[in-house]
Amino acid sequence: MNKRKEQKLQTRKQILKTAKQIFSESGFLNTATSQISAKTGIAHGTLFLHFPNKESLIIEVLDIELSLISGEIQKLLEKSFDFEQLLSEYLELIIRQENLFSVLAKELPFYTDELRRKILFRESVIRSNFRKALLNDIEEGKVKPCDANAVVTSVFGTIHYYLSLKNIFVKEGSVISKFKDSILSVCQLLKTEKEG
Amino acid sequence: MNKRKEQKLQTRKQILKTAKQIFSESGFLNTATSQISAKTGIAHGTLFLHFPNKESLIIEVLDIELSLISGEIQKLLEKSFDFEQLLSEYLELIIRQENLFSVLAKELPFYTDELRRKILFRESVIRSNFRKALLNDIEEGKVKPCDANAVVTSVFGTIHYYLSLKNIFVKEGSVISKFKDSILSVCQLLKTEKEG
DNA sequence: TAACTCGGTGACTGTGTACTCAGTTAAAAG
DNA sequence: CTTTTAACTGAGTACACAGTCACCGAGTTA
Repeated sequence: MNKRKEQKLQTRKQILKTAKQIFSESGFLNTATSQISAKTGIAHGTLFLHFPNKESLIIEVLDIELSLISGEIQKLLEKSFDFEQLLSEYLELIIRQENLFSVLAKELPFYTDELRRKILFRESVIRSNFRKALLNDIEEGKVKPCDANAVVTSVFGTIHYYLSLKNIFVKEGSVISKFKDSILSVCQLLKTEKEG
Repeated sequence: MNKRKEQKLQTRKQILKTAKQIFSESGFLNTATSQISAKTGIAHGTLFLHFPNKESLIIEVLDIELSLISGEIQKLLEKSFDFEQLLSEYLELIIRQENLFSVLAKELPFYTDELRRKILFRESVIRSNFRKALLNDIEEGKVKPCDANAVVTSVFGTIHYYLSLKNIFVKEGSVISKFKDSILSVCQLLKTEKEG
């Protein structure tokens, strides 16, 4: 590869790196393209040589991040945890990228259809795996018969709620850490009463 | 009252009425003040004779609506329902004003501190009543011992989730209607097993 | 070395929107 | 009837921001 192409690729990578960083802090919607170019150390116009518009930049950043996250979740699923364990691990995973998850939870209703579809598609895959784990637990008698869909939606809804109002629940640090036990306590309600 | 004051009051009422209507449809953040003045049939500048800025208009509209809603909820609470009945009635109440509730759920993370505080204060009053109802049910043995706070937050989180993503879950009509049974199904998990 | 290519530049344009202010008009006061 | 007052008007201002384009200069090619 010649010097020019090398340089262009570097610039592109730098933009994506800075963008991810600023987006995680301030959200996609409240970040001006000029902030990204300034922090990257390039001219405003340069940004539009690499990405035709702001949305395509957002989409690329998200595609990269969502792929990484999906990969991690895939690993979790291969371990065939039960519902409670799976949930616990999932929460740990969110904690590691909580700022980004928080931004997504907040801003999701305001994204374009394309962006929303990408995010919700990934989420739906995860959900269906939680549903399977729960149904499996029911079959094994670990968990009382219940409306698995309702339970999963309730859990995801609660997580979404904490994330979207993160800075109300917690001044700094992780909301999910703080309320992890509370979220997991739902699992107690699900369990069949073997003893006591 | 003289003609002038009468007229001014009328204009003010008209603005508030139109504003509430547009806000419920399009949200507070995505409504331009010029839309409100146009639909009210007044000049753009007139709006700022009645309200010093956009936010104070939003606050006034919200104060009025939240008071009405609080009143309705107060009536519910006087009937001393159990948790499940209370939740069921509460959901019916949301359904009646679902567009406004949906807007609030979506936009809450983006409001100024003052606005958020007003909304969350009202919500916290409602929450504490749900908590009391649940604790009462536990005392009466209707419901298994559980973390009442966690359960209430989970329920409110789930409702918030459905509302904030309303137009994804449902093209038109009410999300809460559609998922009412699902939301209420959590109550089944809570119940003590008396028979079968 | 000369001609050409292309990544990068940053002032500029267009648009949306909150808020202003000099002027108008009709009601109220004298 | 004249003067004063105040609700109302709407063109105008200020600002933020996405996206453009004529130009620059270093790298590549002939």
